[in-house]
Amino acid sequence: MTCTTPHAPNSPKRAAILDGAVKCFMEHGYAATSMDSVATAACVSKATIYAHFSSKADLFAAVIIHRCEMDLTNEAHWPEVGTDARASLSKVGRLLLSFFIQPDTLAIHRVVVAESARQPDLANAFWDAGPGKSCSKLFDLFEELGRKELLIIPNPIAAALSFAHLLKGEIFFCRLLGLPEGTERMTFDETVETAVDLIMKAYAP
Amino acid sequence: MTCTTPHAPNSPKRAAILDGAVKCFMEHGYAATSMDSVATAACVSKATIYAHFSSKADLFAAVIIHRCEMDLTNEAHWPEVGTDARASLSKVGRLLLSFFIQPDTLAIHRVVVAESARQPDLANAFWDAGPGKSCSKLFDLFEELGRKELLIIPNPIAAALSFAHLLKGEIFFCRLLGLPEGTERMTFDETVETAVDLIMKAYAP
DNA sequence: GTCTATAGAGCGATAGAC
DNA sequence: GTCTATCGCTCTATAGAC
Repeated sequence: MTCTTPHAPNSPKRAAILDGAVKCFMEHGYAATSMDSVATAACVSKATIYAHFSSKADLFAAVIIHRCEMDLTNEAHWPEVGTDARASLSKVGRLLLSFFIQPDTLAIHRVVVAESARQPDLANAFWDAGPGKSCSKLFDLFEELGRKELLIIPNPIAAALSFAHLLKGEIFFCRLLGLPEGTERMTFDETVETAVDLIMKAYAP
Repeated sequence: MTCTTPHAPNSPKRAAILDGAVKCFMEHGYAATSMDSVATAACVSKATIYAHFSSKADLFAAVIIHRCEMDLTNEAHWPEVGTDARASLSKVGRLLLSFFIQPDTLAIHRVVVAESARQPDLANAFWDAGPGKSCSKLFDLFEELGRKELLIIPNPIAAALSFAHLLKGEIFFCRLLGLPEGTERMTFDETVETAVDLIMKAYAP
């Protein structure tokens, strides 16, 4: 059992605490979130939180892992690889970029990056449960594209990472900083199209 | 004059405060940094800080802009564009990725991203003084490569952003999260080489 | 397990002497 | 301008009743 506390993981109070804590941490960050505000948001007393989680840092770690578990890889929206590489990449590209710029994804990214320097274990757990896992799915896709000879890919890992980082372009960073809409110089569609174009030019048979 | 306080911008105490605050904010983040710790780091009293900066948020904004001013675009290390597109891209790629993964760059990125949701003005100022300015330099480079017909670039902005985001790949994110060395699946050299290869394949005459 | 109440420490910001 | 001293508040975590 990998439960972080000796308590029932399906306890309704525990779930309420996690839900309340997610909102607080995402909105205000780790340090600026008080256990009182979590208690209020979860409609429980502060002492109840400490009955389920040994400290604020422990609660934070549980929240992050909890969020990762409802993540991209579990949504099973990954499209099938057909016979058209460009169409497959476009579909996956739109899916990935949509996910990247979701407000919740951005909020998680902000708090984890901010705290990773002070909580290295959390950063590792986040990597394993989040980006690391999503990357594996993308590796599989590129390997399949190579196996079906729809693309010629000497190094599927380099290709998959290139595609992912082309997608996670300027639009992601602008949203992450909360800049006014329109600051980015490439739209959603242009970003996906540019990424797909580059990959196709580099790896098309 | 755009000085944030009515005090002499070259005051030695003011400089000491900024230097001390940079270290504190970068190491501990915004919320976890106390004005007392800044005072200690700067070897001044807390009241002196408030004589130069009206609030903690004001000090933080001044620190971020101060850091951006000693940034990439002011170092004038940008290489000349010769007659070899691949060599130029490699040189610039190594320069950019080196800059991206500097500890100070990572630390600034962490704190600004973390606070941007709560201090939108700061995010805008950071964008203008930092990434926005660096991007312009990169646009110029790609336009020159196009003008010299070393590359065929229909859209220099898309090409420059693609190159930048290919470079700012997995290695940057792993360092940002403080993951153990070796977690990333592509080395520094492989990242630069992959980025240059993709751009060359897409835009070579 | 869950609550109310509170301990004990640290915070941002200021008053007043010099 | 710079200091020491302190105010008023909020914080994490716990004690003790039920």
